[in-house]
Amino acid sequence: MEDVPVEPSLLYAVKQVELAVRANLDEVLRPHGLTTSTYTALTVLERREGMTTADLARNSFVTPQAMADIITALESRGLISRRPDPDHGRRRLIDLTAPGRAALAEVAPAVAALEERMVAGLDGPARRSLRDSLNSCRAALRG
Amino acid sequence: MEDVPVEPSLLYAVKQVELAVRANLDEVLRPHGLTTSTYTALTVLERREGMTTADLARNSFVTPQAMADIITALESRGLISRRPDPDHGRRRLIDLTAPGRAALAEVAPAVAALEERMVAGLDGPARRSLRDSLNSCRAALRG
DNA sequence: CATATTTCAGCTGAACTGACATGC
DNA sequence: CGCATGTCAGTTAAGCTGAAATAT
Repeated sequence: MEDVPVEPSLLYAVKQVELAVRANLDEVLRPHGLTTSTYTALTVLERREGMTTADLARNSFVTPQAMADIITALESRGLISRRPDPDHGRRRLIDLTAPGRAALAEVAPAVAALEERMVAGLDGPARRSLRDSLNSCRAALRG
Repeated sequence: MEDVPVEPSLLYAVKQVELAVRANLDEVLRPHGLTTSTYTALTVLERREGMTTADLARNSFVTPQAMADIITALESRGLISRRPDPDHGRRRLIDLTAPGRAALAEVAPAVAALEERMVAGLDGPARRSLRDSLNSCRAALRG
């Protein structure tokens, strides 16, 4: 079965790449006890500590309840910790723990290898352009 | 809460855009009784009739069983039909029905509007480059 | 009062693995 | 026999809605 011919929809192209990424990423992460969802949450927290569950939910375009499940799972495994917000009695701020950082470091090489495989056909400028365009798309869909 | 700063991972960028697309696309499709999965299957079939469930599964990086559920749902709603493969007693070839085409036509304007919103910040060359790069990424991950 | 965050509960779409029959 | 396809069954990960309590 040959490939399906070029599809005119960019929505479709994005979805197809993400499907391929997920299938491959799940395979990479499973041996380490992580899913794409939990891994993604950890990478966001790695770059920005002190977010709330609600913040993370908005960041990932899911409901607060869905993100709460992910956070609960990560907390029960000790990969993140939560502390009360000193300025807000209800908010609970989330931090990566040392084991959480260790888990990210553990999978980093395999994840980097997967990304390298994905963009193997693109040169430096094309990779930068792809990132810029994806960031533009994401920002445009946030409104 | 400001945006998270630029993330160095292209895997992450792809995933974030897809999350945003899915959240928006689900909203667009729900009133029409379609999900992102069923819609995607229909668009693939629109371009290529006579595929099998197994073909579609490979195309979408899922198991044949998962795709079978989607196809069963579409068949029970009359949006696709299946016929035996004259050259193979076991295969069942899938075609869009007239109602299936009508359903796609019905949602097309809203989907096109969503795509236009997504790439609003990109000019023509950037859009072509984005599509080429995404196709390259997808092909690279198929191995 | 209105809004935001968190949490509990139940539900569902959509994937998975395993097993098996059928056909090339 | 080996391999692909299709299907049935059971399970799971991961989202959703609804509702309620708490805090600004």
